[in-house]
Amino acid sequence: MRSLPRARLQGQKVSLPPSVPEGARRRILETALRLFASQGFHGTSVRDVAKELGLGPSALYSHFPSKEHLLVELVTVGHETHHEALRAALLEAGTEPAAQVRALIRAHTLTHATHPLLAIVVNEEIHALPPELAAPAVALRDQSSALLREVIARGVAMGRFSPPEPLVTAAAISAMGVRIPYWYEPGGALTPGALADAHAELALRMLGAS
Amino acid sequence: MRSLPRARLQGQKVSLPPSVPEGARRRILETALRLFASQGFHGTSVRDVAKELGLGPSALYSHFPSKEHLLVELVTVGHETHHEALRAALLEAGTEPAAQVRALIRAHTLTHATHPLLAIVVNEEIHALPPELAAPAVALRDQSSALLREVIARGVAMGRFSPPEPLVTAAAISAMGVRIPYWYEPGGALTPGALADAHAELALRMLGAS
DNA sequence: GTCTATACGATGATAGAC
DNA sequence: GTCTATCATCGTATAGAC
Repeated sequence: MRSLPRARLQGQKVSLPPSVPEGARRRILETALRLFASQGFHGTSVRDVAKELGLGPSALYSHFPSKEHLLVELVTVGHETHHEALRAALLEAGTEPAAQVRALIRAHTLTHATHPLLAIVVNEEIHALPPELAAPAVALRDQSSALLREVIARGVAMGRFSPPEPLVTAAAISAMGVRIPYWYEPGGALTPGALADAHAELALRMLGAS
Repeated sequence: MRSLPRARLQGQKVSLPPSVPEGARRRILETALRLFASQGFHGTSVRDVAKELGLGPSALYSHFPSKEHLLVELVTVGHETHHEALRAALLEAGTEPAAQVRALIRAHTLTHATHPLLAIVVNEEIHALPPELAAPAVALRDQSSALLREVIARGVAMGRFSPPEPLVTAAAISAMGVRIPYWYEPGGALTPGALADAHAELALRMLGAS
């Protein structure tokens, strides 16, 4: 008997970022993304992915050397997309700490609201990779969280923010976004933009900035 | 080759709540908890669990009917412990909304800081269960999150809270706690109690209560 | 309660034809 | 690029002895 887990996720439109070119590779990755998100990496077989595409299992090995490399590609793309969004947001944010936090949190939130399946796979299945394969993504993640910590530290130093425990607050602000894929329904009344605004407002309250 | 994932988790003291009686069952569950948390449910074999205990694979089937039932037990215990902590906290909190939020968030935070491995398994691996087996735990989870939503709604109705988007704020407050196992190091300078206080303070700021 | 032995299907991956 | 056929291995579970 097969479990029917995370059924809600099955219905979501699979949106791989546009940085992955159209073609067979992309179609395979989209299918793997959907299945990994709903069944987990270990819970998904190569046969599952192939069957979904109307192929035999061996056909996939013309495009990827192993099942693990499907996950590596997804985890890499996910982290790159996220990090790039954060950096682009900061570039347009000016020098005021509150504006920088608002820009970072809006980008963080929008990424998670726009690519919920990718966020889930990136966060929950990266541990299925051997450290060598996960390392580049982990490094990117560390850089991304450092961006927020630095903006907060600067705001504190400038007297603009007064969070209780800056590091705890940074982790808490980050957590709001990471959990989005588990409750947010993109089709409803709350648009991604409104969600992003709400999270930015919450972050500024947590920092004592408003 | 086997991956070495979530290595940090391997070192943590495995603390199953005291509600699980001492004995062979408990020792098996503790081992399963540690392995499920570090390798995932699908990534852990019955042979892995048995070997860790110095047993043959079949010995486990004297205690549990299947590998799935190990996870069911862990997920159930985890949700019960969490829900019981929240209810007990509310009972001592009086009638003031801010005090109720503080009590709920302190309990929520302490549970996640005290049982990080259990929190991870409960949150990440429950989807590996067929819906019938996961249903009781899901029902408990819904009740737990409803507690926070109701306290917030009452505080808003009484004019004590002014959150942007009450439901978004409730989800965001909950998220702070859920993410604790992924960054918090129990042995360090920040005690669980201090973390709980910080999170309670952050929650009240988000609600516009201070 | 735990062991050995074993059945059986599923799995990741490969070889070679088309 | 995809197919069929196939491999060795792994994972779950059972039977029956001690």
